[in-house]
Amino acid sequence: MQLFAVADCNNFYCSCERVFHPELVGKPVVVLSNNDGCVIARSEEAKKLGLKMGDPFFQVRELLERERVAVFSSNYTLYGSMSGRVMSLLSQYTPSLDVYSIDEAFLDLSDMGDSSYIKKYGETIASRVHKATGIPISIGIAPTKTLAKMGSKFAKKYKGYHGCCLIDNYERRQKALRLFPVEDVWGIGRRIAKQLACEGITTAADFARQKESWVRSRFSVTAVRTWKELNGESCIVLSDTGEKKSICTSRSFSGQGINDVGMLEEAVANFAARCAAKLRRQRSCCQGITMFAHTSLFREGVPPRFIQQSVQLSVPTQDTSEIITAAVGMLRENLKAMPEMPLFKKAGVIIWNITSARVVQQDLFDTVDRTKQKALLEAIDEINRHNGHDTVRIATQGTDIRFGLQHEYLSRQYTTNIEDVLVAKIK
DNA sequence: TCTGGGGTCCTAGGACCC
DNA sequence: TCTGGGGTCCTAGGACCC
Repeated sequence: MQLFAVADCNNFYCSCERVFHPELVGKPVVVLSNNDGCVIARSEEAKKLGLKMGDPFFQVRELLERERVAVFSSNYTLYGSMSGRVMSLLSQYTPSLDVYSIDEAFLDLSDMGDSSYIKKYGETIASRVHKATGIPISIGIAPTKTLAKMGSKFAKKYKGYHGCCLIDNYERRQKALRLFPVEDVWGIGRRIAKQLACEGITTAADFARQKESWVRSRFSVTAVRTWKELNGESCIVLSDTGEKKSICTSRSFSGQGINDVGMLEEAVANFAARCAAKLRRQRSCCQGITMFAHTSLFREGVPPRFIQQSVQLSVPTQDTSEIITAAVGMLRENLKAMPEMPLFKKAGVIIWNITSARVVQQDLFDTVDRTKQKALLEAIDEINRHNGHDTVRIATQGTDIRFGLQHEYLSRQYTTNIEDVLVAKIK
């Protein structure tokens, strides 16, 4: 029997922080986004205080202090490393692991045994991961990924499941569908949920009961797939090759923002360089480059201003300087066309049209010596790998990162920096 | 004063072709 | 008044995900 499990880390970022602050278990914890801008992760206790995903920090600051909530800036180095530990453990329990996000993965558990065995198997995985990494996880197991996601939410909500909820027959499925709000279904977002609510469809069961033709006529094929999955027909295939089809590097600027041309150019150059590095890490080239920047989206009475431009190169590239030149060139062009320099709050670079570096279509009129360039890039990557990124960089990137992030509540790099490794004392 | 970052897929409409 | 028919490809924007 075809069976999928989804393993979902509970409140992942908060859980990572708690691993190194065990005294915070059972206490409210939140993790903030870049620049300590807004709340992006909450422990169960923090959710109970009414804190919402995306709440601006400055708006909830008082509440956080009053309720003595532990606050952390996001520490992606730590979370990435903890994620690696969890995924490596999970991979031991399945012939095929599909890593879906930093805190979530699908496991193929087809033809591994009967219901009671599978249920125990899931519980074993959950307890092993918790014990070995300190990260609590919830597991859902079902014949489709959408139903498995439902299961993992039940497993998280009800302690009695021991970390694993199995939905593998008609009765269990019907019961689960009836208890599950349709807006929480994987694939049903705010917009579709609102339309469904107007029709009186509020539970997953209500939605699953509709005719396929009705779903198709109202929504897109994506919604039909979700509908089929809820009815037990597996049709969502994840093609996790690890190779991205587009790569984006963007940041909001702390404080007021940036209205200095040089600083903005430097920022965009750094975003471009970061994109190029990510691109080379997955051994790809790109042909499309987009640069964008905009002012604050939240200033009362001041309409935001956007600049955005894309270019397609004649030859796919993975060269930092080429991508920087394109991105910064577009930025300059756009700024020149503006009557005055506004206060930019965010900027970014996106690269797309990504292909494998092994099969690059050459341009007959290309003027660049690409063999030489490749050797240079490899040397730079090698130096940066050993000495920290940006040890060697393009001049446009500047000598320091002046638009540096604000992260007042940053925890340490417990698992990736020898200086920060915890020391155990024996009494 | 202060509001994240990084992805995927689908669709509609325009440009272009014969 | 009346203006073909059929196709492909590309792009921007929307919706969704974590």
